Amino acid sequence: MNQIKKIYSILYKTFGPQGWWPMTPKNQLHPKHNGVKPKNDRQRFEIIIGAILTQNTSWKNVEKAIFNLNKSKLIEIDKIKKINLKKLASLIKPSGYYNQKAEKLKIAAEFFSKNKSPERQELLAVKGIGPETADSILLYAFQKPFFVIDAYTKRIFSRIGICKPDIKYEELQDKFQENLNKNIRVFNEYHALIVELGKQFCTKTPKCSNCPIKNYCKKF
DNA sequence: TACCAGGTCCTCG
DNA sequence: CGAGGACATGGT
Repeated sequence: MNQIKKIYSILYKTFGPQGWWPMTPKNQLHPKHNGVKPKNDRQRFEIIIGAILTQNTSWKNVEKAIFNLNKSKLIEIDKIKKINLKKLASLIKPSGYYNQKAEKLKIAAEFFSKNKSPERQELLAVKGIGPETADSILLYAFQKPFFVIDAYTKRIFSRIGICKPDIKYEELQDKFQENLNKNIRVFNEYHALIVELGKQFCTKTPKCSNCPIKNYCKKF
């Protein structure tokens, strides 16, 4: 087993299934990590909204914003297209960067009302959707095999010794995609597990003593 | 109090 | 291209 697969198996045994992408169950207002797959435009759009709102922001803050949107029954492409920009900004305030993000949600709503199954390249051309957001949308909303790279992924795998800290997004993504089977469930779970390891152990100043993958880290 | 969090865009050299 | 700054709230 290659190192990337081995680390996946350890993380999975350590943390278990993460239930991504968190979504709001029917007739509720708060998103939950229940591992439900999106099955309609409404649910895909909630994931798209979450992927934009969580840019450089903790998920806890995004949950508050999504709660506000749910309360106002706004998680629909047409509603986001029509709502007043300032009103939208005030509702998503807890997620931070709310002026920029309100604009991004508007642009995304316009885009997804015309593109029901977008290519990666098309997503990247949308203002407000960079590589991580594009891949999150492709993987979690559309169930396509794109591995999501984020700040934790670079931090963890450069510390381990698998890449340099300044490796390019697509280069690290290729490394994962080459070393894993093209399995949506694994791509889904692995990224979520990386986030969990990053939060609990591989923090800015790492807590190495009890790290579940310390034996695979170059530091040891 | 300062720093950090599931990034991206814009500007400038 | 790549570096540097702006964007902003809530938790520790």
